[in-house]
Amino acid sequence: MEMRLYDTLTRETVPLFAADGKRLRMYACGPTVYGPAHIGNFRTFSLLDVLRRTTEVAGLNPLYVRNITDVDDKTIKGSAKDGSTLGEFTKKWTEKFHADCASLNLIVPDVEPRATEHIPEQVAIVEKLLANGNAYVGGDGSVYYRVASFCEYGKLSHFHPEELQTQDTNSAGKANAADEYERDQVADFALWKAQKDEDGAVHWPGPRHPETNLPIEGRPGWHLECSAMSIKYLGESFDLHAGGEDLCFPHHENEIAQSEAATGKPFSRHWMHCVHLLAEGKKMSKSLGNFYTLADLVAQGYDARAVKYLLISSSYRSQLNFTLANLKGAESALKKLDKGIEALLAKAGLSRADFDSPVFDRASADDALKTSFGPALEALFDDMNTAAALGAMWNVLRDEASGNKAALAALKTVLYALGIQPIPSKEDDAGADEAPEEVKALAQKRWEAKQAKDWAAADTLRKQVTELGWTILDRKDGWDLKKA
RNA sequence: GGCGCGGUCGCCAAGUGGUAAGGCCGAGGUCUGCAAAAUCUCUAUCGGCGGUUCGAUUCCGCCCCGCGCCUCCA
Repeated sequence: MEMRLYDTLTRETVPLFAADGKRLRMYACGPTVYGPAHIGNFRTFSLLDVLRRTTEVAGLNPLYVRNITDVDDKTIKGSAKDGSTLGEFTKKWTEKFHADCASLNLIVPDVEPRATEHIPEQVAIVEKLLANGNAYVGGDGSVYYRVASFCEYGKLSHFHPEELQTQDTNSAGKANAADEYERDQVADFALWKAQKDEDGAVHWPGPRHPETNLPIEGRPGWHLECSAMSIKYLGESFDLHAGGEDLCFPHHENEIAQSEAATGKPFSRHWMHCVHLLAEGKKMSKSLGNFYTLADLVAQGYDARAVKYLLISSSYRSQLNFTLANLKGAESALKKLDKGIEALLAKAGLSRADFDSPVFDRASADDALKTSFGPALEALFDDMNTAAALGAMWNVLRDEASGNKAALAALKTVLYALGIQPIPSKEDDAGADEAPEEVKALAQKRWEAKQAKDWAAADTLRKQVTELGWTILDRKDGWDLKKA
């Protein structure tokens, strides 16, 4: 079954396919590593992970490249403030990012290129653009892209360059024309930024100045790296380019302009953008107190798996409002999912270990579509509708008919596509050992009182345990303790 | 001002030209001394007003409200 996806460029939902018939070449804009990524960033990365996984299930054999932006104003400022080198600073935050990705069960991209490791590739593009007349050296010595030289500028975001020019303030209330004297037109953007004092040790020999033929010392502009790295690993034309909706303009628009002007070929064929997350109904900001990182949430006792579930629980094309109440809801849902899986396994005469082991394969898309979980997969293939997929999964999760090996293999496929890890059963570690001896003694005494049917004493003891911050959970043959 | 998205049960969220999936929460029942768990049942006519239609939540128009982007931003 073919997979379809909305394309920002044409504003139509069209089939996804690998132009070379072999691998779906996809590029995603990764994080700028200047601090901890927040859950809004991770909504996009989680969704892109679902895309990567779903295309795999659909047989498109994805080649997934996601970059790390490790040089820009923020990383330079951050490292200066830290008193560390740019490399040390970005390494720290890259590692943190990777750890977060791992807790969210995101598949590591096939290639994860860094901007600073691809300076020559970037310089080469700038020199080509200078030679082609698409770029010029501005008043401040930086190299700018001449937007007017690219007649298709605006085709992705559907903006008209003239309108950008006539507008005198942006959403932040700042004058867009502030440093216009350095550029021919306001819409022109920096390809290569000439070295400045505040850049410190961060500079490289850049493109050769058209007049002096000497390299311009400096650093790459923001948009350039993605063009250079996507082209390097995926070719001058590739299948799919994705990112957060805010990147549509100017980032992606600029990538198209510089890449197509430099290569003379169409850049990415298909563009996909993930709509942003709101937190508590508003855009996340530290001053509003609705700014969350994964670490914040985990520190508050929430499960990263629940965060992941919540982040993908609405369609990538609609806004998601993140609230702590909904996160709790996601935890409940996941608990129910685990129990539902256990029940189906029991019906099929399989154990949890069977399900978790690699021996129990996922079903192929074709086979999965024939089972009761087929609709869940179909929803993913239809413009990656994660919300509908989850709904379809819930619809059949408790059906007797889903308790067979073929259906369970299909369920495993669906969970794989969504990147939801089924939790292995942990019957063996009963959690009672963490309680203090004092609490355990009380719980034991209560159990004995209960056996003696001395309800008054049992209730008093339960109360004491509760006051110590623990809850007694009875089993048929004993008790467990849970932190209240 | 330009471009775009959305308003569906308390919360989150699918969806369709023929009378609205699912998750969470809540309520009630069953079951266990109590507690928890489990399990069952229950809860919407789709922002407003017009239009098209045999029939609209779904198509069109207008209005109201919210949100995003317009060169820091996943």
